[in-house]
Amino acid sequence: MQGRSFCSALSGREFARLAVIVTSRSYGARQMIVQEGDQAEFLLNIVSGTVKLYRALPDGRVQIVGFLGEGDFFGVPATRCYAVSAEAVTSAQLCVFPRRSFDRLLNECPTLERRLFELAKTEVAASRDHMLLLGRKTARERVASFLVAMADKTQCARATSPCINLPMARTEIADYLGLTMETVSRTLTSLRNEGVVAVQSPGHVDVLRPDTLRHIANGEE
Amino acid sequence: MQGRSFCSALSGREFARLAVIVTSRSYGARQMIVQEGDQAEFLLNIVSGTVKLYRALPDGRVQIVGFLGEGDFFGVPATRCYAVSAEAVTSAQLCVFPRRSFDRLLNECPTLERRLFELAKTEVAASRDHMLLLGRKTARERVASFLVAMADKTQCARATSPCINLPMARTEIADYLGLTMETVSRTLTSLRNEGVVAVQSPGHVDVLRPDTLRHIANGEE
DNA sequence: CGCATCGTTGAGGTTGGTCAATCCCTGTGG
DNA sequence: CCACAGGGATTGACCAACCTCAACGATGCG
Repeated sequence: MQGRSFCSALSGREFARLAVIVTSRSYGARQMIVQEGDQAEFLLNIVSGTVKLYRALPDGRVQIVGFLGEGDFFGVPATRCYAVSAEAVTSAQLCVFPRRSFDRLLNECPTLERRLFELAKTEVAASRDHMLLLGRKTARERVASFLVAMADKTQCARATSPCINLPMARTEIADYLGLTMETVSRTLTSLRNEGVVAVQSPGHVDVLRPDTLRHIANGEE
Repeated sequence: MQGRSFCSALSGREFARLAVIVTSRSYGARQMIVQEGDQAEFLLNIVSGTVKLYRALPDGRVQIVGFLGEGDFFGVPATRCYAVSAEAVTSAQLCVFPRRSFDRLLNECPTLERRLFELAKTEVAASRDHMLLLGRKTARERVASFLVAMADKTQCARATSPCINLPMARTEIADYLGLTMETVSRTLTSLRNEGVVAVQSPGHVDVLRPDTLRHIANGEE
């Protein structure tokens, strides 16, 4: 999850200037947005919908490195090419900034650069969290961690029984958690049978025992 | 691996100013440097030796998120606390910058901030690489990837038969690759038996067939 | 209604983990 | 010089978590 509402770093004047160079694009579910190795000509900001970032191995194995939602931002590459592919999970609306214009703006607006730096630091921290998950957590702990993270992003997170929206498919959850679809499904079923969560529909999960879920996520059972 | 020689971003005058607030510290092998959750009072730059960054689960499982070497830099946290622990792998010499002074310098020197931003971007890209490794690669591919990465860092990488220096223990390689010590050892043995590498001593590996190793690392066999 | 897609469940296999014995290397002391 | 101890590395036997393959169920759309 890269940072939300980066535009808040801009003054009204800067924002107006930026608006001139911006175009908007719509993507249907599963539509490819950028591909690993493409020239990084654009920076993108998500207006609505969910987008996945992923890396792939030649034989088709996929690792999703993050899901982006409303307000998230991507395409600030270390090199001239994108290092990851991006694909729409749901239908999505994106703001497109030509890279050159954006770079110019960056030079004129140190606040913006600082804000992007903050986002990058948050991203590094999140990546390390995810490395711990991928390298050392069990399937059960991974799924619980995922649900906790998704609950934290949802509006009703503060409620006694948070409800979680899962716009992505089981396969995509699996590719994010380094598991198979079947293992994700089985794990969710067992969490349901234990009364930790309730699965209303594939895309809608209620957390019945948030503390238990959190404990499982942290490997504290 | 966070960025090398960040000091190159500094002008002579800025460097001189920085030098005033810098102190140097020595650490013995396995000595703790900072601990996850500690107040982030210092930024550190490695002068010599190897340092590991890691996150741990309450039951002792460890995921090493990176090894740092000469010139690498760490301690730019997104929050007030360190999100990872750091420990000396070999005996090491570090430069210590008090955070407040460093922040002040940062405000005065946009070049430095830009440089740190670049480092953070590189770090994000490296993290994503490692997520692919942890989430989707086999033990064999992980070990091969690790050897390739270590070879790329070594001086004699350009030689026809690159030699690799491994200052860290097998356990540490395992904690970096999301495996066990035993699996790392077995995998190295099988690569040796196939004539891909030669293991001179635990800390010294020669790559006999670099292309093969690279293919294995990328899952292209 | 029929089809397609996604999700769930089951049976069995494989990779990598666990536990334990042995090896190797280094350092120490007799 | 050798014996010994100790830590890391290697190897082996066994096991379990997760994957694979396959069947079945649910949901949504034309």
